[in-house]
Amino acid sequence: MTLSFSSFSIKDILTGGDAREKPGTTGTEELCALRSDMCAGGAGVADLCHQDVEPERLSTDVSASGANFGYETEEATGEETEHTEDQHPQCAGGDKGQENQLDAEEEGDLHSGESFSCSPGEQRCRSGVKKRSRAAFSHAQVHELERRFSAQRYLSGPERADLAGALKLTETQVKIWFQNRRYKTKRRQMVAELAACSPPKKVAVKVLVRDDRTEHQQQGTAVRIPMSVPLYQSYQYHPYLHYYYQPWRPDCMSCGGML
DNA sequence: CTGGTCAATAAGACGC
DNA sequence: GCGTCTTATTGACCAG
Repeated sequence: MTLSFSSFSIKDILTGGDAREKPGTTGTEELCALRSDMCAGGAGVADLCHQDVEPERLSTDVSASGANFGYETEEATGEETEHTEDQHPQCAGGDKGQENQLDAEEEGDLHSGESFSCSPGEQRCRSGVKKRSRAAFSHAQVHELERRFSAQRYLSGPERADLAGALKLTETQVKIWFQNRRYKTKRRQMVAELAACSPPKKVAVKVLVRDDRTEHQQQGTAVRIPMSVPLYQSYQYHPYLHYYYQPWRPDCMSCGGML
């Protein structure tokens, strides 16, 4: 909303002022090296998309069928497709619906325009209120998005289109992902800076003494409370992200590995 | 006007 | 069940 923030502004990036956070490309290069290790020899994006499939979060996976992206592609916020409400795939109802759809697709019964039978709690899409469905990107997709984000936080239109095509996502999904990622990074950085800037709390402690020292002297003593509580726990849903760290913020490694 | 951003929030998914 | 993270939506604002 406001343009008061500094470290993430486009100006900073274009002018290289973001070097504080992104010292060169070492981080990215390390990420690439790691990725190469992870992906068995520098697999490209397309290759990435065909591996590292997480079975339990299959909704957006670039799965072996290779054609099961209709849901994600069509689901995006209507920018690329214009669904009538009857056609809206979100009527399928969340991940369960996605699974059902995947099953249906495997059976060659893809919803070709016919309306879905929404569950009672998910019929709102018919009444004009779109039912949100939350896609879960695959590891490979998030991996590549993170890698790209580590290299550049803003994508141009063609870059976004390329990345979206490579990851079999919609441009809207890529755009939103980057948007959320920037916001998340900013929030975390603000919290981290807040914690870092605040000096260790001094708490005056009254000590009961029996000797003849005055209480006034004892009040002068202070106990330093260490900031031992991590700001963020490590990524529990995407443990592979531990391989990442933000190249522009290496000092945040101590804040949970991903700030 | 269109399309982008940030900021806030809702909602799904998961770990404890 | 709660907390956290992730994805999507919404609204305000800005630039071309």
